[in-house]
Amino acid sequence: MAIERYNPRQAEARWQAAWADRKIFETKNEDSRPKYYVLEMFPYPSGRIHMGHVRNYTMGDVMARYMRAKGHNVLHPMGWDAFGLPAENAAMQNRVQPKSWTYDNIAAMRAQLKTMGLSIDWTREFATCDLDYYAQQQKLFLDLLAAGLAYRKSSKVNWDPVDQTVLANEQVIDGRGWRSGAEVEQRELTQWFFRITAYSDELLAALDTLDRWPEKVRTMQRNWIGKSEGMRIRFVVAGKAPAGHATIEVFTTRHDTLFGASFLAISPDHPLATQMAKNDTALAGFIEECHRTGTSAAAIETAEKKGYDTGLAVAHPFRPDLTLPVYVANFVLMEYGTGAIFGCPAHDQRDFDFATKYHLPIIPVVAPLDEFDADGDVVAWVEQFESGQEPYLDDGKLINSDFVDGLTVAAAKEAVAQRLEHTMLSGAPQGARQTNFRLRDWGISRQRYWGCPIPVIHCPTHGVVPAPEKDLPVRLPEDVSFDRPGNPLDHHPTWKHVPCPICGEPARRETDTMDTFVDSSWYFARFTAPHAATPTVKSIADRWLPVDQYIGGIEHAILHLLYSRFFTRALTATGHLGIAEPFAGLFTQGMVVHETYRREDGTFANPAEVTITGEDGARRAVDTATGAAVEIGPIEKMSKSKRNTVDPSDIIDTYGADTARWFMLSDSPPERDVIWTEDGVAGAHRFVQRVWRLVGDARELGMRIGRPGAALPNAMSSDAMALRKAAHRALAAVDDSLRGLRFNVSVARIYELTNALAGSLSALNEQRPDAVDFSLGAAVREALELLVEMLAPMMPHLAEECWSALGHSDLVSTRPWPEIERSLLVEETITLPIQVNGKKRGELTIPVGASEAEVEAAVLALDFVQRALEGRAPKKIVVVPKRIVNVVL
RNA sequence: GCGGGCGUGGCGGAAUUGGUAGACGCAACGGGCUUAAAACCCGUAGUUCCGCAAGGGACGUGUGGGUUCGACUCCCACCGCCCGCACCA
Repeated sequence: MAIERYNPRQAEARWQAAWADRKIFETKNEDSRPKYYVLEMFPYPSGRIHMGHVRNYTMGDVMARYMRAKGHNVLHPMGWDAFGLPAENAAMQNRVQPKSWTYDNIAAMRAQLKTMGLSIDWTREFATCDLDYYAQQQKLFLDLLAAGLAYRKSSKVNWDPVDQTVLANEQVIDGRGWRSGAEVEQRELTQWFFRITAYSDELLAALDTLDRWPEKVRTMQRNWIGKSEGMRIRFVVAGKAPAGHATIEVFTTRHDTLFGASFLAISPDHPLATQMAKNDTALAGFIEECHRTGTSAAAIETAEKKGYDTGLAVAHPFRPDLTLPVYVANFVLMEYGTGAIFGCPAHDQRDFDFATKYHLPIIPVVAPLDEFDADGDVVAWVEQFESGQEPYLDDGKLINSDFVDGLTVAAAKEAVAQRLEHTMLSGAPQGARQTNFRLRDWGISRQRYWGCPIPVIHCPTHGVVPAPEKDLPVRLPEDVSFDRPGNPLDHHPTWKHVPCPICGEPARRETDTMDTFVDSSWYFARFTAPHAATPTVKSIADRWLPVDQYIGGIEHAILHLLYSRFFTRALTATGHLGIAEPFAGLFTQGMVVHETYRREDGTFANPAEVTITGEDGARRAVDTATGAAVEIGPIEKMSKSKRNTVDPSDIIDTYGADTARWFMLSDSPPERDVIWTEDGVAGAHRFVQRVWRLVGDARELGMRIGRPGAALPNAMSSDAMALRKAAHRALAAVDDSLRGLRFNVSVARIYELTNALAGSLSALNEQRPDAVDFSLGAAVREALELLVEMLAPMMPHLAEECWSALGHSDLVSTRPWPEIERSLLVEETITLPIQVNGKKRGELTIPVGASEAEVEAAVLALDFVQRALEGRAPKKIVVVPKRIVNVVL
């Protein structure tokens, strides 16, 4: 009997201890090697790790281990995104304090993560709810406040009347609070904001520099920032204007179509509408109705364009004889532009719908270029347009437009802009060019307990006063109760009552805490000096940042990744950092998905409760406990609600961490979803055992494979050379694919090498004792060692166990990446596919150095080529060196 | 509606970026080992046609066209799926 089965449970614990004892994953800031900072998005401490974490942290760990082997000083830290509402919910439900609930969860998850064998520098670990972390964050807040990047303003928010808290937009589902189920109200509240819009242009422009980010994420951010260049135009109200509203300002990007304007529309929330509604109950009713219509996607999709004619009219800027009616319209948003538009029905779908409903003129002013006849007439097209049912939205030339007739859309925009800029209206130009952004300032106030307190004090006399440096940090009180809804900080009997730092009179602490996205907007910088007495140590942070490879889910494409880009700039503006972008490389991993199982009563069954049978060809599932048939449903993201989750700890207990890691890396490209299957995991485990068996078999061969570290013999047999070539070719391919995070390709190349190695091993084994090819033995040892070294980033425990079994006393985790012997990648002969008329008809093996003429001659001499030629000369022979030959008849 | 992406065997996927399509894995089938099973090992396999066989032919990367000696790859049109945003003026 050769060797025992590999026991991952025992081996993994042993190697994890060996790494920890030698502190090999602890990273020094001072190091002459090139730096490499790899970071996975840190987890929320929910209490258990899930398969998504396993996939995420495996990928990051492979990169960390690989880059370490490639000679880099690697920073690979881990922390906890630990503030947030779930801890408060747990406090309410289970009567545990958020703090102990959170730290217990962190302890449990840390223990789970450690069983994965991640090469993390645990000395840098922190949680965002650590006093030490949020104290630093309070300093940052005060610096941003001083720099004008944090400010207070009144704004509308989603208010949950049951939980008595503000909800983020994402936490409002179909108009109801996600937790309480109560209908969410819009409330006007004074809130803290970060001035992210100060960087709108920069955040947009710099996206072009992020060439190692997925195009998709950059596009999403571009759309989110939503830059549009247009004009702000003032329209003069004709006749008697309401007080303070002698003009109405609109924003447009289509000022070229100004001659096609047939109405103005203002938002129901426009100050003019509010003012007029005071004396107009019908208008007030209309505005009320607009507010009732939901703002959900579905509601908007189906909502009819509705307007209320205010009776006001405005003068057309270029045609004083013409006035346009002013409507309040339900489709105009107060939050964008000026909250007012001019309607050009001929060239805008909404305006067209609106004009059709209210019988307003529809004047075409842009016609398609190819509809103009030789004399410049477009009569035919205009007739066709006027009888049609839809607006014309494409490019073209201007018609019916006075001084811009005949100009292209772009030229007309310029001409109109200049004319408006030079038309003076009560001392100011009638129009001004303006760039508008969709991006709004970031509201960070949360009426919640478990977050970073905003370090300011409200004094009746002095207003907002920053908490003095000497009083920092503002600590979260621990004697809070959750027995009634609302913000426990606000309910606390004493916490908020403090004297004003300026006058000493009674004042009130800010009881709002910061959005937890603030916590995650700078944690990557804190990891570079996690114990510093300042938020960052600029010289150290600037050396490590930007993060070379950031890995996480696509769900953070906008929020976290945009906030972090802003925060990095804000920290640079306040002297804490000296960089613009936090993440040079971003990789968005796919999800882990699994089949769903549904019982007859409609409830979902967990994979562990189901037995799969496949007797008559079709896969079927039965409930293991009851034997009842279970329907196999669609493959979906692992989730508690569908119950299609697999617990990583179960997998690690059964098969070991390496099997879980290997399965995560095999088959599916990392950016796509991976389907978790029992068969797949079993297959991955089979490979773990196969490698172990190969090492065992090799050991059995004793002297045939030589000693560790022995030099290769000078004379190599052809079998030995073939194996060496296969090994070094695999090494080159794995090197390439790992660098590009194409782990599934690395895995395939490793399988190929394993197959080749197994063949050589059994050949060597079968050789008679008096006819042993020792050069093959040496090549087997070399290939096996290379295999183990290639496996090390992906299956580190197995690699250590094999490395040791092969007679080495050092750790494979501390070894440099093996050198590729380039000479082995070059072939002396090459087999070229030979095509006749573009179809492959055979092959030709020929020395690599053969000239084109020699290749041609050899090809023409081939049987099947001769037959195809039937005595004729070929029309052409295409020889692509080292690739292919095509004989064209 | 706008934007991004994808479409290759029974399944996941690979293809040196315009040069032998289907590597590698999973599932399947055949064989070996075994009293038996598991484990393990060896082998087969895109579809189809001709042939007893050795072999050989045709078709084949969502569909239709184009460029090219040559197209999964480039261009045009269409079909289908996924994701994001969305009354943004």
